[in-house]
Amino acid sequence: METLEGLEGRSLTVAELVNVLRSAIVGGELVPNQRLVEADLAAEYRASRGNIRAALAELTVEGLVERVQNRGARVRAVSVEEAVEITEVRAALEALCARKAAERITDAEASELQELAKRMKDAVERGDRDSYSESNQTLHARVIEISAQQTAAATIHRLRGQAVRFQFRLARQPGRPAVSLPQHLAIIDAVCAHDPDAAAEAMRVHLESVADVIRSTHA
Amino acid sequence: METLEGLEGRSLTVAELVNVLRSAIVGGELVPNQRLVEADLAAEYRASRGNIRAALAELTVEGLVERVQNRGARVRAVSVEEAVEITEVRAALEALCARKAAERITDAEASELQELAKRMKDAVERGDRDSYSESNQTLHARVIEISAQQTAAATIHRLRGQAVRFQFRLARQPGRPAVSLPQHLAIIDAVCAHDPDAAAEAMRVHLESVADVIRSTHA
DNA sequence: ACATTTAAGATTGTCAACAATTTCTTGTAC
DNA sequence: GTACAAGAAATTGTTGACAATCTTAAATGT
Repeated sequence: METLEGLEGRSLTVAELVNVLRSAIVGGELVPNQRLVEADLAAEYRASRGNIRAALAELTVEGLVERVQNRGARVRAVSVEEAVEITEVRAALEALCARKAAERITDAEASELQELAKRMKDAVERGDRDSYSESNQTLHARVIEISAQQTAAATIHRLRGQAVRFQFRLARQPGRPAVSLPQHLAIIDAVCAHDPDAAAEAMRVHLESVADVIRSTHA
Repeated sequence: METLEGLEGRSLTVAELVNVLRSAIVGGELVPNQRLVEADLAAEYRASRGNIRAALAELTVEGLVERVQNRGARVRAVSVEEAVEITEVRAALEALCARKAAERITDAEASELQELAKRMKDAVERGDRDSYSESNQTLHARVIEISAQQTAAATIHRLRGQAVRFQFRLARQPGRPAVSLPQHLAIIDAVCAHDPDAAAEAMRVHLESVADVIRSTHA
């Protein structure tokens, strides 16, 4: 993720602007529905309006920005229904990744996941939310890496950016670890046991339960 | 899909250019790896270079065009491995759609699908490739529509554009209908029977078999 | 003949000005 | 006081010009 520091003098390129603006939106500095006036952004980020415009166009295709003809751009506000849909798509895609990971995981990678399982159990026992949340993210990321599915990985990543706001509140839900820990352990077991069907189903069930939580907390 | 006719005089807007260029790429008028020189395209399509440039940027995010810094754009050549990955992602996503469709299908929609099943059987019996191929596309499209999953639908549509070249050759494969017809019928049966798990699995198996064909024909 | 350098041409990257559209403000009639 | 209309301000859409970069080809030296 790029920042603004250390770029004195010269103005930002389009690619840089895309990264800066994406970080600002995903990071919450630019809030949903906030208007994105090209001239203002150009002044704020020391860029020409043309480049700001090009960056906004790219972020529109990525789904982070919404544009209306002759009315400009806003940070796209993702509705609860959309967040649920996005999570369900993630469920399907990460299930695919879990399946592939179970097929091609090496012994070294397996013991790495076992180690992660231990860390997660420990964290929940100690009530260490931050450590558990971090291991959680690591698990999902590692399964995707092990699966070696470029297309699925790219799609998951893009969608995650859109729904990150909902994900965030979720982790702080009381009693959530008690539900998700066994699901995470089931995923690790199935992947390490080279059982593609079980791995896919465990991942799908896990993320469908996340979708259920989003549904119910915002009903 | 937009064309060039009936737009005399005025030059094309960015949104129009995106559609025109997308059609040209997906339709095969612009072949993989073909260089896309901004000035040339501007002359060809009666647009300013700036607009061509913006359109190419959007198509790059969509995955249809590839750009290298200071070296311009080309039509992205999708490798066999990528086509397989794309089909597997489609398998996961259309399986999700089949699952949702099975949950929410109405009686009217069910009899529509039954009708389609009959047409497919007839077409295969008569050896009518074109009719079968058309019904095939209709089936996939209708299942997605019935599922009412916007996010999944948009993702599937984008990916299909990238791999359309491989899909095309596939339909002409001899003996293919004999394999795919029972798969299609199984999908229709499960969706109409309101059996989400069976519908998802039937769709997944069907598209995984498509992925296998792509793998083997290009090995 | 081969490798290196240098210049020319082609192409992309950036910018600032202009045109078109929308939104806001003010004035007027009822 | 409200509704409507006209003008001003703000904002986006488009274009052409200029700068930066890469590619090609000729020129030079060994």
